[in-house]
Amino acid sequence: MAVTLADVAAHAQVSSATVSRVLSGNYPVSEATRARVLRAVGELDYVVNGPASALAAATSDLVGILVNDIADPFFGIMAGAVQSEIAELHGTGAKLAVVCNTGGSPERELTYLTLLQRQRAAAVVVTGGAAEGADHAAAVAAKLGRLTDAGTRVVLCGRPPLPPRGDGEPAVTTLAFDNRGGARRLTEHLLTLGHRRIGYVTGPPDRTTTRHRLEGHRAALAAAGVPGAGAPAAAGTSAAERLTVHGRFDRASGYDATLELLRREPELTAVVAANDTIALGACAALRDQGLRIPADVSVAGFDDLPFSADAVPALTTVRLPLHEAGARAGRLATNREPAPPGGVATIRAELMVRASTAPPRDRG
Amino acid sequence: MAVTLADVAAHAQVSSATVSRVLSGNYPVSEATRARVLRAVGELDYVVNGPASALAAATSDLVGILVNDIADPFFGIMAGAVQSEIAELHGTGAKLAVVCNTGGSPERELTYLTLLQRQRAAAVVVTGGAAEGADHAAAVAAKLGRLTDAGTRVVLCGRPPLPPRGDGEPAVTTLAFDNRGGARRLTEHLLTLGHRRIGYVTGPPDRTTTRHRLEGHRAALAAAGVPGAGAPAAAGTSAAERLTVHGRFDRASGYDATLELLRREPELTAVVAANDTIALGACAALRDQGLRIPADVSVAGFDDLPFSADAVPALTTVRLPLHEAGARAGRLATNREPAPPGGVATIRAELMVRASTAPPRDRG
DNA sequence: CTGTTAGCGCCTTCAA
DNA sequence: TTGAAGGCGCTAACAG
Repeated sequence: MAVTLADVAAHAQVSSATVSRVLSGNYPVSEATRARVLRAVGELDYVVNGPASALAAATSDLVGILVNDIADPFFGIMAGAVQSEIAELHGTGAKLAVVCNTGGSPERELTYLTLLQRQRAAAVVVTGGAAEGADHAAAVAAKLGRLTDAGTRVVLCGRPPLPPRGDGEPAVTTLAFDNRGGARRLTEHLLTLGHRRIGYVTGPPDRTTTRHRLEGHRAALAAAGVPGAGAPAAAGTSAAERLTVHGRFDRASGYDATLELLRREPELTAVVAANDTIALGACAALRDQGLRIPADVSVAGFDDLPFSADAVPALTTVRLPLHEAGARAGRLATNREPAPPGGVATIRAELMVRASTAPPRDRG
Repeated sequence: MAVTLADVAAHAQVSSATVSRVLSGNYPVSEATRARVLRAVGELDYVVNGPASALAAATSDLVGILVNDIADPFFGIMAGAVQSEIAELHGTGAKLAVVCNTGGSPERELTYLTLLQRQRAAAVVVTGGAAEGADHAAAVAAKLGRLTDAGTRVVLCGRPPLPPRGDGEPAVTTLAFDNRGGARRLTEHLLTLGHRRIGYVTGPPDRTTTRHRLEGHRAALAAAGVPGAGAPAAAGTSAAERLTVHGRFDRASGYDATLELLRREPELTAVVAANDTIALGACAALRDQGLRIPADVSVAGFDDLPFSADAVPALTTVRLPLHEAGARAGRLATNREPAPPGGVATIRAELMVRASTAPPRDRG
């Protein structure tokens, strides 16, 4: 069928071992034979059989990148950075960096992890927040543990660290985002401007990203003594709970949730969204209700995606260095950068104050 | 090291052949042994060795999806659709659909294709326009031909068909976008509104998408007898050429190009962008120049990405059914849908008239 | 520096 | 219905 190593060897009149050596370039070969082999490779248009080589060498050049939503630039930016960092490895170490779209589904995440394990992937980079169900979290942690045991490098990027395993060793390298801190500073900014009736529009409740950002938001509220802003866990309908609406991490959801928020609290002076995409939906909803931003209602997002600076008005948000984080994850995954102490590094989130936030119209 | 088929076989007290048969499910096995094997698999936490199985079976379950820019929703939407369509295949046919980011670089495109060929990928879906250099086009066509020869299914999605090969058989299945037709209808819309001084902001000159959309635009201009709107190939600086600015397919480029356009022709009444992202940049530039949309200048885009309907004002654009096209490509790649007659289907582009276009203020 | 020789783990005839 | 055995194409000792 296809051209094999043996064909090349015959054509170049050397042994297949020699061909293998010039191709992998990890062993001395005389310049003359080397040239002869390369010419044979060219003439026969030979392409290595990846599976065979992976089997024999017990390693593969596949690197998997898991994302929750490939159509979302938040993930696209990170994945692109990981991939280009890995593609940098020219020549011998050519890796196939490959992104897998889980759609945010825990099952598919596990499925992809298994598929990658089956391929004996060299590394796996898991991006974005995790689903929180105890069972699923445990299943993922177990799967990642098995991957590392099998020699696959695992890097978490934008996801909280795994619980430590029994055997001391940090299970996987983690680049965690400071979602709590960023969210807290953002809400503090609004508080400082004088806002007190602040709505919060966020994604699915059972995601780490949702929870951490919400915790930061409420921590700021509580610290400022905003009435009723109790602990999230408190039962009943505290003011904070009444002003929090969950949905999906997309624009449509942000739109609807903002309308709901307005229904619950017409006197709202600010809306904090759990990400920029939701914030855009919130802006659209407010505008459709005849409210001006920020004159009537301030709006803030999170992530600082490229479009946020271009929105009208430009969106106040929290900047996450997605590209840098992805690139670093890529280097970590390919062993070109030492793991941070303890295996975990926290990526700082930076407040970006722009035009969509201003002091409230009426002091409450 | 890892658990192997043989381990499972020993544990279940059957031959490894039997285990293999149970796992691939393509051969009769008694219910009793089947259960025993499955239990052993579970107890040992066995995961198939992909490379070994690919080597022995001479097929792999990898499906590659090539995109030009993973951070661009245009590609994200298509890739996501392809991937979810392929992930549908549960159970035995579990495929690993995987996206590769070429960054629009011809070299990286070729590199990824080779990497996928090396993995003996089951299928490859190539999305988006192609780079046009004759040498590169030939290299890609040759590579795709070799892939199909090796049994890899190749589907082009949103890319013009390959030139027919000598041997009759349509080389690869193609889902082409009607970029020319869509662009033409869009410009006709502007013409109908009364615009005559229409600027065009587009991407890199050496891309099929750029060229086809530009051709459609100019065809409309020429048909309407707009002065100077000659053939694109015409030498010198026709009016059409003077009002066309090339850049990248991103917002920043759209911003800069629009400023340049305004410099060249302050009396502009409309800006047509080669895609929605560029259009957003154009809007920002116009706004920054104190021009209102559409009162002073109309703006139109292409693709109808999700954000376009939300822009202020909502963007007039040309809708491409990206999700549907991606899903269909996924089905084609997995042989779950017959190829269109002749191997090529053209995907219709639909004009979406929204708020960003209106009659020009002064009749020219 | 180069050739020889075992496997890597699985699939797949061929027998039983 | 099940087992035995050869080989897929390549790599990695081990000799020479």
